[in-house]
Amino acid sequence: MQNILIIEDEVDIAELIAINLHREGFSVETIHDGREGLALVLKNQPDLVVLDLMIPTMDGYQVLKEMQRDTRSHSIPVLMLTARSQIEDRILGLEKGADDYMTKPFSPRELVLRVKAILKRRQSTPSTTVFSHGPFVFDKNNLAFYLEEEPVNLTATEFKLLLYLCQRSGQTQDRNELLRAVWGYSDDAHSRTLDTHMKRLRQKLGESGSLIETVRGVGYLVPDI
Amino acid sequence: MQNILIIEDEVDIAELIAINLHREGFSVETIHDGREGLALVLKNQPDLVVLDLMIPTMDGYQVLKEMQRDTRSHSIPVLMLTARSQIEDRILGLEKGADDYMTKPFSPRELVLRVKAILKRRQSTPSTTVFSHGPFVFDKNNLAFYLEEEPVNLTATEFKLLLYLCQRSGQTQDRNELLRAVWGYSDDAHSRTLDTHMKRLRQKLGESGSLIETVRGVGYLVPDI
DNA sequence: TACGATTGTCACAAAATTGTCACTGATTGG
DNA sequence: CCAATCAGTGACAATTTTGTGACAATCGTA
Repeated sequence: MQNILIIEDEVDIAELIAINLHREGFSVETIHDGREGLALVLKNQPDLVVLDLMIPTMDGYQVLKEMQRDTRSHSIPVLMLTARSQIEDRILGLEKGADDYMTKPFSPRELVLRVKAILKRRQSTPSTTVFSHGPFVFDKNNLAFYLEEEPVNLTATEFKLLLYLCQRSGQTQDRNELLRAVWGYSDDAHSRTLDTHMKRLRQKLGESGSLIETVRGVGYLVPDI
Repeated sequence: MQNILIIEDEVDIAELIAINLHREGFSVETIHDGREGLALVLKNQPDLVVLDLMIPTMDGYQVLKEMQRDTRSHSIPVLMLTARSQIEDRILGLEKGADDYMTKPFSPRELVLRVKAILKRRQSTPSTTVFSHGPFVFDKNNLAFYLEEEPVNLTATEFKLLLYLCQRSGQTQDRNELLRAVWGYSDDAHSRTLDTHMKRLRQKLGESGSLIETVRGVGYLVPDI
């Protein structure tokens, strides 16, 4: 089921939209404040955001800009709501990120149609570069890594190594395989390089470090889920 | 059971792949001709296609393109095989549809691993991790970067910076924007940090360095295509 | 043209990353 | 239980990456 977040302070309107979207099978959440809205976007990463321009704390324009900026949200489509009077001066900004906009008052039915259109459009061009596995989240675009929501600094080598293991979770990767994949060469024989990197990784991962299992005589393994 | 179609004219190689995949429990079919291969893809709709670039009748690139076009096949993952010499001039096309690629000669074992990885990936998040722009190719999974055929060593920062610019090609990114996006902070005022990194990037990119345009008073820009 | 503002270049030092080694600890098979 | 094999650890040095500031070059404009 697809999740939609509505950021709109006028409770009646928010409610109206929510009901209509819900009727169409979407999972809907509403929030009435810009700053909180932004936080929620980053946290929940909904499939689409319906965003009003005039909202408290942080206006819609700002929210949009922040969403663009943050890689966790920059690919989430946004449907803007604007009061008729503010149309023109704001539309410039919309070009930069909003996928569509509607002016109030609008028909709920039309809104539903537009939401569907945007989501359909998105589906055909998937550009997700966020890969997650258990408590790990890899943001390949930004070379950023998160452990249980919290950012953790991994070096490029560590990032590659862990990503490689997670993308092949459930399958033991042997030492030479790893050496080849991450370093580009294939003779571990004497050196402790791989072990050392594993040690560092486990250390940075804290408790979750135990998700990297040693398979004696073969290599390493990150289990499924 | 998952079905895999191998389109490869070198019989020995096709056979080698087939045996290895079969041993892993896949149902495998091989065909030695591009046009016929495409027809078979549409007819059987396999779960994955292993596709050589150099094949008779219709080259792999064409096949891939046609597969993209037809809704019966556009979501079928493709693992590309390329001879080492043709690697990069074709990778441009890969971005449009191939899920992974391998250069000959390759280890059958690795191929099996990649096939499994692709299929697993499909189940969760369908996405290509190769992004290309003009002469640049970013392999986000391997944190590898290619410039016109040749791999070029970029540091993590350089990789992020160039990727950011290319993903927003045609739009000037202002200095603070870049600082925030790549470094996480937002005050350039005095330091030459950004400039220095740009210089290093341009240097590594050689002639293509000129694709990074300076927009005086604002920031930097990588033009479309 | 001359000026001020902006960007490019360079050398250098600080910081981060990386690989290696000697050693310790753990596991396995006999 | 012992010996052999394999993995983990910590310290260290080499290397790479990064940021900075002085200065040069360039651009736009008055």
